[in-house]
Amino acid sequence: MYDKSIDAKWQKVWEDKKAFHAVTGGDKEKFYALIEFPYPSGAGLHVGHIRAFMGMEVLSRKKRMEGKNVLFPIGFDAFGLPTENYAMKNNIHPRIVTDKNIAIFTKQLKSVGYSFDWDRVIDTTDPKYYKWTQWIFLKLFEHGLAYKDKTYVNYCPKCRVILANEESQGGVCDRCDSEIVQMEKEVWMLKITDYADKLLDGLNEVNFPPRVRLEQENWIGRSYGAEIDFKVAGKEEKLTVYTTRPDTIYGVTYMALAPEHPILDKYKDEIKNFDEILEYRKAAAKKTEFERVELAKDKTGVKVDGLEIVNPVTGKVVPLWVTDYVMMGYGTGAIMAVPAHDTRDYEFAKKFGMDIIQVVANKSGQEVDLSKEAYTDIEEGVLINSDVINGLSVTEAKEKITKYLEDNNIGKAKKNYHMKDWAFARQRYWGEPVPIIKCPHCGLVPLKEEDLPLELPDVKDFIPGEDGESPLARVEEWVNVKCPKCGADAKRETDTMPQWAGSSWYFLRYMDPNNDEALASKEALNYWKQVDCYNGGMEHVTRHLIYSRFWHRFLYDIGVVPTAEPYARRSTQGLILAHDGSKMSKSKGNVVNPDDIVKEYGADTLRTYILFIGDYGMEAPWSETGVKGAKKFLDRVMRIESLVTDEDIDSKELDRELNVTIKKVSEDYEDMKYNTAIAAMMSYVNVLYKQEKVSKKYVKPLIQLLNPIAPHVTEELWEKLGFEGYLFESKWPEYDESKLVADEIEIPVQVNGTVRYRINVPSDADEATIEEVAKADPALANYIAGKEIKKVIVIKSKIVNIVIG
RNA sequence: GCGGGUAUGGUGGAAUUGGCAGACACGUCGGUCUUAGAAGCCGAUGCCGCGAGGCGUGAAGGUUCAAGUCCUUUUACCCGCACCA
Repeated sequence: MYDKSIDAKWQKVWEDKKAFHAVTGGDKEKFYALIEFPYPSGAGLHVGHIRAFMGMEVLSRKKRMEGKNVLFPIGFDAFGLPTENYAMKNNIHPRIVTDKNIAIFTKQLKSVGYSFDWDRVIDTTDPKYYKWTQWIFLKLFEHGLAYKDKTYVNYCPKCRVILANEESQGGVCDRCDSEIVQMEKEVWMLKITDYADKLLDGLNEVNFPPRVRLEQENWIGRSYGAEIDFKVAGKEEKLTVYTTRPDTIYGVTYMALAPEHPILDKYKDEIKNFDEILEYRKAAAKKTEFERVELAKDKTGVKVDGLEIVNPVTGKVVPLWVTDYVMMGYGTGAIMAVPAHDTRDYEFAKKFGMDIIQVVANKSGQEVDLSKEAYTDIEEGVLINSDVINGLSVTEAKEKITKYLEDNNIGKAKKNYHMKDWAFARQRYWGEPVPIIKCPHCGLVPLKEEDLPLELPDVKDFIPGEDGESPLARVEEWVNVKCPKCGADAKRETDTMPQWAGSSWYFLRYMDPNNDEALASKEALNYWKQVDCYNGGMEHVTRHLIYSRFWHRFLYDIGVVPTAEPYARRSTQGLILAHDGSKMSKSKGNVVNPDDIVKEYGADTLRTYILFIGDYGMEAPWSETGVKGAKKFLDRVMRIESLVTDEDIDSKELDRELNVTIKKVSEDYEDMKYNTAIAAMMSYVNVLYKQEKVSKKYVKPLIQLLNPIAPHVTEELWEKLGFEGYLFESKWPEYDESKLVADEIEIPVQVNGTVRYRINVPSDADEATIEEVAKADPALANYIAGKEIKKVIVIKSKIVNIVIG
C-alpha cells in the first residue's frame, strides 16, 4: 500500500540533501525547464497549477537521472491588483498579504513534492528584484522604446486603471470582466511595435505549438499595402490613407475619417456642419468598444460639408465622410472607400446612396451583380474599369500602381500591424515605481542607475484616485524631489508598472537570483543561455509570452543576453474542468483543492492522476473515481514487493515487456505524452502480477521509470527492495534493441478487408513466407467458397489482406 | 465575419507513414477469499443477434486491397481575434 505518510519522509530527504539544487557551470550538459511562476493569490494553489507544473517536473526529474545539470526554478509574480484589492478591503498592507500568500503557496508546492530548486526563489515585489525591472525600463527609455504620450487608452472604471490592449481583449477588463472605456490620457508606452517584425520572424527560430505561433502571428497582424496621399480639393492639405489594396483605387467613390481625426479640427472653420460632427464624435466616444462592434450592422456617419477629396490617380473629386467604422487606432484613421469590394464600405454606400464601381473581376473579366452584396472574392482576379491597369492581374496591378505612386511622390509601400504599443502604466500602489522624475525644465529625467531601486514608500493609504490618478501622487515627501540634472523642484512619476513587467524577464533572474551587480552575471547568462522547455497556459500567448519575447529581444540587441529568443520550446497544458465538463470557478463552488487530494490520497496520487487524465495539451474533466484509480495503481506498485525474489529468474517474456516499456515511457516523456506513458507502466505492472516470482532486475527499471511521476512511492519501494543509494541519484534505464521483438508474432489475416483469422509466423518472416502461411491456413477455405484469389497484400509483421471475388 | 481546435463504448481516453478500432483506466457483472462486508486477487465487458453473422469512430459522399486517419460537402460544441481598411 502507498501510505501517504511517506510523502513527508522523502520530502525531508530531498530538502536536507539539496537534491535538486542547480549549480551554475560544470561539465554536465545543462537543461533549463521553466514553468510560468504563479501569482500568489489568497485562493491558494489550484489543480490547474498542479497540471501546469507537472509537465516540466517530469522532464526535470528524468533529465537529472540522465545526467544533465537541470535548472528547474520557482518564484512568485506578486505585484498586482487582487492582492492590493484584498489589502484595501481588509486594511492590511499588501506587503503583509503577499508574504502570507507566498508562505501558503510554498507550503502547498512542497507538499506535492516538486523538485524545484528552492534556493533560487524569486519574488517580483522584492526591491532587490525590481531594482532590475526598473533598470530594464531605464534601458528601454534610453533607447527611445519607453515614451510618454497622450493617446486614447483603455480604462477600466472598476479597477481604476489604464489597461494595455493585451489586457482588454474583447473589450473587457482581464481582471474583473467590466467593460472598458476609451479615455484620452498621457501615459507611459513601450514601443513594442518596433519589434513587430522581429517577434514575427523570431517564431521561425523556436519550437512553439502551431496554435501558439498562429495566435501570436494574428495578434501582431502584419499586413502589406500602401499609404496614399489624397489631396483636399482646392488646398495643399494632404489626407493620407492606408490600404492593402492600392490596386482598387479606381473604385474609390468616397473617403471616410475616424470621428477623432485631427484634420476635422484643423478645418473646423470651413466645415459648415462642424457642430454636427462634434455631436457625432461625442456619441461615438460614449459607446463602449462592445457597442461600437455590436451596432456595426447599422452604419452611421456624417458627411463633411465643406471639404472634398481628390483621387490622386484619377483626378476625380469624391465626398468626405466621418464614420465610427473607421478607427483612429489603426492605419492613419482615414480610408479610401471601395464599396464594390468591401462589405463595410458597401453597406455604408448603400445606406447613403453612393456610387459602387466594380474594379476587380474574375478571370473572364465579367462584371458581377452588385445589387445585393459586395464582391469580396478578390484575392485573385483581373482589373476592370481601371484605365492603365485594366486587364492586369491583382498582383501585377498592385505592383504597377504602387510604383506609380512612389514615382510620383503620392504614396509608398507600407507595412502595418494590428498590434499596438504597450500601455505601460498602472494608477496603483502595488507595482514597480517608474524611475523617472518630471522636471519643469529638463522634462522626463531618468534616475541614475546607482539610485536604483526606487522603492515604494511605506504608506497606509493606497486607495487609487478618482480620475486615473495614482495613490502615490498623494505621498508628498516621496513625490517632491530635486531634478537630478538641474536641481530645480521636480516630481516623481507616480504611475507604477503593470503586472507584466516583472514577469517579462524573471527567467533570467533565476540564473543568478542574488546578484546585486547585474540582473544576472555574464557567466550565468552564458551558461544557462535560453530556456530549453517552457510550459504555460494558452491565455498568456498574446500577453506574457509576447511581452517577455519583446524584452528579451531588446536585451539581446543591447548585448545583455546571449540569445535572441528566450524560449527554445514552448508547450501548453489543457484546462482542468469540473466533473460535469464546466469550467471550475469559485462562484460555482466546483473548484477542487489540491490540498484535499494530497491529504486524502497522497501527493503521488494527485501527480499520477493529473497526468493520466488525458492528453496533456487538451482540456479534461476532473473525476474523483479517476483519482481512486490512480491510488489503486500506486498501491499495486507498492505491493510488487511481495512478488520480488532475490533469485535470478530469466524470462524472455519479461525481457521483451520491460524493454518495450522502457522505450515507450522514455519516448513518451520527451513528447509530453504522460497519459500513455502511465498506461504503458500499468500494462507492465499487470504483466508482473501474472508471474509467480519476479527477479529484482525486472522491477528496478520500472521504479526508475515511474520516479518522475510518483517520486515518493518509488523512492520508498527502492529503499524497501534494498537498491543502492537514493533513487533520485540513480541512472535512467536504457533499453536493449535486440529484446524488443518476440521470436514469433501473430498476424491478422483479412479477407476482403475484414479480419477473419490469425497466423503465427517467425518475427523476421518475409512477405512470401507470410503469404504462404496465410494461404495454407485451413480457415481460408470457409471464405473462398468457390471464388478465386485475385490479389494478396502482405505488409510485413503487420497484416495480410486476401482479396477474393 | 475571419482564424484555429474538438467530436471514438455506460465514462475518461488510446490508436506511428492509411494496416487488428476501443490500449490503459473508471464503472458494471461474475468468480475467489471471508462468519459477513470492505480491500485484494482472477476473469468478462463496443452495439444488435440464441447463433452463424451483421453493424460500428458527429452526418453524407468519395479515393483505396485497406480509412478514426486522406479528399469533398455538412452539423454541433469550444477557443482566439474582430468594422484590421
